[in-house]
Amino acid sequence: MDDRLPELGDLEHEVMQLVWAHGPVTAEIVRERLSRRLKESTVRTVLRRLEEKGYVNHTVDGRTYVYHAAEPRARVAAKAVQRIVDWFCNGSIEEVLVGMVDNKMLDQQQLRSLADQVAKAKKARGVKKE
Amino acid sequence: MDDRLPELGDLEHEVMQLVWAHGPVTAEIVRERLSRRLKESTVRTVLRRLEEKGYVNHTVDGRTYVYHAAEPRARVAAKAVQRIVDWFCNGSIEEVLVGMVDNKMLDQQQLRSLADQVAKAKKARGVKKE
DNA sequence: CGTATATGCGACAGTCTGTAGCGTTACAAG
DNA sequence: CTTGTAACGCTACAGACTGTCGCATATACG
Repeated sequence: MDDRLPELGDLEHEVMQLVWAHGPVTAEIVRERLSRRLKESTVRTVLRRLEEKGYVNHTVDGRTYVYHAAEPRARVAAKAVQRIVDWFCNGSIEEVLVGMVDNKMLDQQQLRSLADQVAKAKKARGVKKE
Repeated sequence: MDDRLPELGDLEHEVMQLVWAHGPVTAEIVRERLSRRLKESTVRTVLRRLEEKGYVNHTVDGRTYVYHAAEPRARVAAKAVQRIVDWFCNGSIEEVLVGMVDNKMLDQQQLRSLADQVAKAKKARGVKKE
């Protein structure tokens, strides 16, 4: 549940974006929608490696592999952030967020609205989660 | 002002932690405090590469190089986070933070206290910033 | 001027990523 | 049943990045 996903290269990342945005895909679909024009085998290799890394799963439809994102984008992003926080461990999440505000990537108004948003979402989904 | 710092390897990261925690250091100091026992040349190479990457600067004291962190840890961490957010761009910071809450890395109470903390810090420093 | 010390440079192996070619297998038509 | 074709995985290979050093160089000091 707390697996550290390996980092991704540019192409791998582009493929993941596709999977997340487009939903379940086949190697062909990915190939078509990709920015650069690559050979099928290239795309398959990337997909396979992505699966090894735990980013996607595949199911078989006839004799075609259909790849699904193993985890939603937001969660992966969150884990990546978590990882950064761990690396700079004595730098708690608070410290990092304060740094973001400092860097003007985020202002306190956003933070506040965020807190509300989260509280609302949690309530809406019911408290069964915890 | 918005330079994207390259990512770091394990050793490089350990060295940076030292620099941030210990303050200005010489290759010798780093070598002594490092977990693994390495040759001087190894440490120097790492330090040099760290400088090329923009993580540290050096000044000369006599014939000894003294390395200083080029940017505070919190800022670097914040940039790293920024980078993640960019990568998952349609995933705004909000989305990521919500993901963190979802993953129980952060709860809304923390968020709220954080917002206050930030507001306070800002006020304390004067409002000239904005 | 010779010795010790602090530096940088160049090198090499191991790993990760982008990119493919090729051999294999299974379904479908002849 | 045989064969063509589509979908797969495996293996490879070059280019970057990283961990680790050995070695040539420069410079203060006695």
